[in-house]
Amino acid sequence: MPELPEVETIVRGLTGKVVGATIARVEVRLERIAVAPPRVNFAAALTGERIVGARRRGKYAVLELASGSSIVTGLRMTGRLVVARNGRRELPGTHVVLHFKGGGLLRFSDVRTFGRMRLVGPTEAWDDALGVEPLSSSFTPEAFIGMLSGRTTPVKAFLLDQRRIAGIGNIYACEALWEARIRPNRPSGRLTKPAARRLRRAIIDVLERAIEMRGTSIDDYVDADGLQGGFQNNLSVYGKQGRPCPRCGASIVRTVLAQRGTWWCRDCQK
DNA sequence: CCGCCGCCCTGCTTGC
DNA sequence: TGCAAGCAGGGCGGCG
Repeated sequence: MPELPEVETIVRGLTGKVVGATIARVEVRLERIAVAPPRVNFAAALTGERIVGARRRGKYAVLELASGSSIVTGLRMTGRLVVARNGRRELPGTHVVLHFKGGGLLRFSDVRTFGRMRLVGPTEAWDDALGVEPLSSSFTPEAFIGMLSGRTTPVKAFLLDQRRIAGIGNIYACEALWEARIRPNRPSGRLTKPAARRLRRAIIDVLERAIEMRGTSIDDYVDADGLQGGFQNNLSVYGKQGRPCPRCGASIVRTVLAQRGTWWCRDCQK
């Protein structure tokens, strides 16, 4: 499931491969995947557009177009954005294909069809509801402590809430809480200041290390070249029920919190 | 504003 | 062995 490090890796790949390309033709095979503003046709509006930039916001990959519009792709659980040459074998569940002048193409595939490719106009405030970027200078200890204060929601649910911090999903929420030695169900507002500082540090560290390893490939994630990441070999708790905690040796448990599987160590996460 | 819940969807796992 | 039910999960809309 692509979270911040996976989308960052995809976007870095796209930067070298599709920025500068002109869209010659657009194939939309499953209409509900390709979303456009009212009375705008996704395929027609994109035909002839040139891609001038690629960036990430939260878990979204943004392709900036010469006209000022953008293509915002949310990958959700199983979405993939892969660049290929014409004729190369397709991933299963390919729903949208951007064909470029000169023969290259960008495929969006998603077996569960939760993901969306959205055409967004130049002034459309599509990311207003997204919170702070955890790897930006705005994510200060003071800002984080302020965001947590007064909240009763379990700290793990807080980390998953994209309106607060943008980009953290289930894997990195579990990993960051383990690294900061904090129980996932602790009420957010009841973290001590040192605990909040540890958690902020852990969030930044785990995201940066995962980016360095080009993301976590457990089920479906691949980068813009179709290649797997490497951080699945560096996970401490995610998916590890019954295995020893790398810090204290106690058995990792799996519980359910905020409707999500949650892996943690009962002994050293307080 | 806040928090909670059900829904979307399909492939894999589980259980009889 | 075969089949159906159950489960997984990010984001969003509805509800209290």
